[in-house]
Parts: sequence; structure tokens; C-alpha cells
Amino acid sequence: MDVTPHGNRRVVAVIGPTATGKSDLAVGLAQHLDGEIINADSMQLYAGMDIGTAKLLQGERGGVPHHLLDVWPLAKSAAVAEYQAMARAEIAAITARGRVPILVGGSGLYLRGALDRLEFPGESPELRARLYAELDAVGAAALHERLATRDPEAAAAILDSNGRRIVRALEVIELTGGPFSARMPGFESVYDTVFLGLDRDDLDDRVEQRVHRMIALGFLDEVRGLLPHGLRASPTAGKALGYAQLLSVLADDGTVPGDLDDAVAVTIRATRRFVRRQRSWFRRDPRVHWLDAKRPDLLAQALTLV
RNA sequence: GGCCAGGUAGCUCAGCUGGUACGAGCGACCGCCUGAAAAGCGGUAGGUCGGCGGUUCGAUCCCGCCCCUGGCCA
Repeated sequence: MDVTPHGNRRVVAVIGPTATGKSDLAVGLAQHLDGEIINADSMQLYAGMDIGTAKLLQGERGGVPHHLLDVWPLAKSAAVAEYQAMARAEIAAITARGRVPILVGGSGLYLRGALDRLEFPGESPELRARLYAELDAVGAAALHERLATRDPEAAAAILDSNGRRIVRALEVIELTGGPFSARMPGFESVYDTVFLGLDRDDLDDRVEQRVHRMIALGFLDEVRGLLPHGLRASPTAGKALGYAQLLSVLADDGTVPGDLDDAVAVTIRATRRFVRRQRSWFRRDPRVHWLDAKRPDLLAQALTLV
């Protein structure tokens, strides 16, 4: 059934919205399956972002090897294609060791990049710069019309107000000479993958508690410490939930002229909205076995599915 | 107790000195997205315009009384 070049290799993916307990479940699974964990969280890829990304501490990893944590410097702009290559290399290495790769994370596109039959055509800075200049000049709607003439299917899938996505589609079309839509993904995994989805109905409360706990653990100090490393100027890392809000109340000299309580409240709201977005992204994937993260026998239940 | 400002969507406020609230931002809800994805983009639903009475053909915007909030003066 699987005719991919990667062969029929067993992989487990633990996915779902933030704050559901994915990391802990993954550790439990790894211990029972002789597995190793691969991070699939776009922000945990960054070195130095620990508290705010809820990265598992060394002591919480249960002796299980964790891969792809802290591999990117803050200044680096995130790139799914690079992640895809790294993740697949890790999967290959773990499999070669005779162990089972367990991907854990809530970054939907990253998960799919690693596991599904997706190819990311390259990017051209020059071409992109030109398209963005055009976007500024004529507006998203006009560019969307052009996209519609070149690739109706892609145009239908991208809102005519989303300049960023329109530019990317046009970039791919010019780069590859083919339609962008031909590259849009189906739900087809490259590996023999079991998707375990975690969710629970009390996430809003948990998000609130978790953000307060992060603050208590020194989240503000962490952000303060990252200022000299360019967090504020970072195109991706500085936009992370919590980090962006704390940056907005922190001055470059480390003082806090802003309203910290307000930043915390905004972070909680933004994180809840993120949970909604994650759900709407993952919900469409028919392969996912959904589990109620509240059930006491979660690990046992998960083990029956793998 | 007196004076002033104000009580309009869940919140913060706009609203040509009377003719059906054009509201906006944020929030909420729903959704879209293949190289920034904890990012980016969109749609929808919310208002007895503090209460009661009056003037008027008609009042959120005029008058009276009352309630509430903030400030000033005693």
C-alpha cells in the first residue's frame, strides 16, 4: 500500500492543541515502545525559549532522547522545508537504530511537512521581493485575480485578502512553471503513521493556569534574558505567544514600563484563540484517532492504538 | 449637601444641537491557509442608545424627576 521511497516505517505522531499534555503522553509512549521523541513544535525549535514554549525540562523527559529541540537561533526565520529535512533525517536515524520515532507537537504544517507527501518548492528572495512590491502597489485583490487566471484552483483555496499566501502561490508558479494547486496536499503519509490526537474540554481554564504558572516560573526573566540575543528583532521567535506580549511591556534596558497584568491577559486570550485555530486545522485530518486527554487511562488507551 | 462631566454592542469609545444606530477598535463565535504556521487572512453575531414621565407627527440627541459613575467645592 505504501510505495513511497521511505518505505513502510512505523511512526507515531502525538498531535492536538496546546496544553493538552502531548509531551507527557509522548514520554510515556516512548518508554513503552522503545521510542525516541522528535519535536514538532515550531517554537521549541528555538534555543533559549523554554518556559514560554512549555519545553520539557531534562528531568521531565524520563530518560527518553528528545530531538530537534533548541536547534535554531532566535534570529533565524522559521522554515518548514528545513524542518521537514531535519525531521525526516531524525526519523531515518531512529528507525535505523531499531527504535520508534514519536513526533510530538502542535504545529500542524510542520507535522504534515515531516510526515506527509509534501514538497516545498524553493523560494526566491528576488522574485518574492518583486511580488511584495507589486502587492503594495496594486493590492491583494488584484494579485488574486492574476492568480485566478494562472491557477483557478489555488485562487479558490486562498482568500483574496491574504497577500502573503497569494504572493507565495504566484512565487511557486513562476518558480516551477506549474500550478501551485498541484502541490497542495492531500492526507497522504510518507510513513506508516499512527496519528494520536489529544484534546480536552477544559482547555480554556488550563491555558489560563498555564500562563500564570509560566509567569511564576520566571517567564519575564527568560524574555529579558533573550533581549540581547535579538528576540525583539526576530522575525518568527519574537512573534511567539507570550513572548510577543511580554516584549511589548519590556524596555530594552530590562525595565517594565508596560502593564504586565495586561500582557498576561492578552497572552491568555491569544493562546485560547490559538487553540481554536489548531483544532480547526487538525479536525480536517481524517487519520487522527482522537483521545480525551482527561481520561486517567490515557497512556493505556493510546498504546492500544499503536 | 452643592457644582461639573458622563452613563450608546461583553469592554473602550464615535455618533452632523430631533427623522429608521453608518458605527470603530478589542473581545466572542465560525472558518481559510504548503517555505514567517504560537505566524498570516477572513466571515458572522451582539445595542429597550441608564430608568420613568413629558414636549413633538417623530427623540439616543429637547425638558423634568430619579438611579449610577468620576471629578471639583463645601
